[in-house]
Amino acid sequence: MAMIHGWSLPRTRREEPPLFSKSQVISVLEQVGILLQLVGANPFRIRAYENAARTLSGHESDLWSEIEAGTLTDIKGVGKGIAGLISEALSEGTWGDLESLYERVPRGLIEMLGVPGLGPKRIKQFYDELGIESVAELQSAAEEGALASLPRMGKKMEEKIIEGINLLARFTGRRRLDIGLMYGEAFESRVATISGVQRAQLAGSARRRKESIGDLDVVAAVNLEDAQDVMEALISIPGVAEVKGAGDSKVSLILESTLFDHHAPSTTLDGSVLSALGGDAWEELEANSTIDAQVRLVPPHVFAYTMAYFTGSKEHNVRMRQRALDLGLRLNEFGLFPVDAAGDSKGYEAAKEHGLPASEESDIYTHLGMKWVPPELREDTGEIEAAMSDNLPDLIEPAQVNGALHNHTTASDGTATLEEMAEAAMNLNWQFLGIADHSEALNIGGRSIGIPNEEVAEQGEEIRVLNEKWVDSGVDFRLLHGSECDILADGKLDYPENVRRNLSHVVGSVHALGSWRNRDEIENTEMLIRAIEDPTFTILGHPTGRIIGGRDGFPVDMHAVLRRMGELNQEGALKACEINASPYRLDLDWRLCKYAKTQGVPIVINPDAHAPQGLSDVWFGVQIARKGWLESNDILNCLTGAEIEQRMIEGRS
DNA sequence: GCCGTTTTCGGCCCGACTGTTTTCAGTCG
Repeated sequence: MAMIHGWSLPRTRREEPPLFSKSQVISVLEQVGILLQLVGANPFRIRAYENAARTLSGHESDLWSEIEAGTLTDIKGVGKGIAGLISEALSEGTWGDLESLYERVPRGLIEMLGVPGLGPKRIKQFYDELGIESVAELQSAAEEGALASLPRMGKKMEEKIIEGINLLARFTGRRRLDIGLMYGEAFESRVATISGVQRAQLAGSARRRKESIGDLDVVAAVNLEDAQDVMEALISIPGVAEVKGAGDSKVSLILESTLFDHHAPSTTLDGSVLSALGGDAWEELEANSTIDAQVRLVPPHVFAYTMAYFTGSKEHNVRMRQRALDLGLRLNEFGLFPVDAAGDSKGYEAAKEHGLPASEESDIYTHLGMKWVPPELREDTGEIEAAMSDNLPDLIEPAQVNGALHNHTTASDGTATLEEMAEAAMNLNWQFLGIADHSEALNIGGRSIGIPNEEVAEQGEEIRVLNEKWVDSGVDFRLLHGSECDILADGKLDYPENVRRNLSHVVGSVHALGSWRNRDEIENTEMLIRAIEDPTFTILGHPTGRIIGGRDGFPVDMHAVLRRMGELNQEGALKACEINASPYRLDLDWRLCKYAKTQGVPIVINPDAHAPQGLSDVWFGVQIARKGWLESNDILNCLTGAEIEQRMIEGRS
């Protein structure tokens, strides 16, 4: 999903077509989907815009060449209407009659969508009947009791809305993957130990390893006669701050950090991440953080079906049900059964009478003529087709990692020495560790934290001495002397060329985001490609500079960047792209990994560690690589120490 | 708005929960 920027139609900054970038088009389509909900449009029309936006964001080819070739409507989900709109926008700079749609919807209505329990229908109702245009107006109307008299409204709904507004103020959006998993795994094990629970497992976007988690889903296998007791035990788990709702089979909770016996150790962060998050406030925010969780109680024999249902993304599940229908079967969270046999019975009843057995998820996929799909892939980005034709990738495992190439020491803004970082890497059974301290140009908070030109060689000498020592004592480990070189605004790399030439590898990263974020996507793309074309450049570090839950990255056509890297690799260079494994970044985005692979761009999973314990962040990078369909031979970390040294030398010659 | 060897109309995934109702609409995932 592309980030949504301002709530207005973009204006072009260009003279010549294409007047808009693909991400601008996607952002408009997403916004139109939401605006249409608020004006009460046909739900299928709404979905058409959502689908088109989603398809395009996973679609690599260039929109303008598709328009010129007249092949836009070949893209599934893009028909005459949306193709015409895109074509008009890119060539004329106008957006058809969308201007009037944008004018019809006050911006406050969009904000109101964030209130839990409040959807487009009621927001429209409040706006039409009472003229409510903002969350603030909604709050006072609810407190005055003005909402209760409307059709299908009452005292309870009013209270729920007031509560929802308070909730909105308390939580802003989603949690990072690391926080979500910390909560999720702690909660899962608490649920699993409740007497009467036979099996409990985390599902949802946490199991799919999305970069951020909205809420947690846990499925618990419980016999009917134990359900009542289990439900009571559930809501009295320490760490449950609030019970939002409870039925026979489902309970919605809010968890708080008292769930943990002890807090997870905090790692030392890159200063640029801290400044992006706005100083110290984030620490307090996280200490007081909460997360929503749902638990579903199901009979043990349908557990696999419920796990599959609550793990798949919405889009994956739609495709799974369609696949079932193609075979004359109906799929729901309780089972898989023939459409005919079910007749009018629904839900659990139908599955109970006629359901096909499945003790594990793989049985379900087998019934549908498919291979079992790893949870990370269940996003409808080709896994359905791959599972039907036995073409699923053999995904990378954390244990296959032998090292990483982008890490810091006390020479720049790290907290540990070369020896301490090396020792931590050896404790992980790694064979190599790349050091890439910041270059001279990097300023954070007005002071330079990088290594000055004239001191780079000193670090190289220290590394040479250490490597010699390991060779002499027969230890299969080496440090690689690289640098995290700033990519300057004009696309040049920091440091004189002779300094860069003496390094094993150059991780080129953009840090001074100001000029990049205020610049056109096309210009940014040109500048980034200029940097990559430098013969000393090896690895693109945190490609877009995004901070999850902090800020968007700068606008850039990553498909074009990866394409260019692939071309250079064809010519014998080594241009690799980083997955920055810090849970704050996870950048390259998983949605682009498969494309990098098809273009022949190797991936490096880099912890960007600023302290020894930071190295273990590689695990998160592996999760993202898996989500991006990558196998061990797509990833430089899986080379041996000797092999990585060799690859670095070959790539520079 | 998109889609289609049962094509140019009539479909478009499915169920739980809640609060409002006495059969259902809205929201959520």
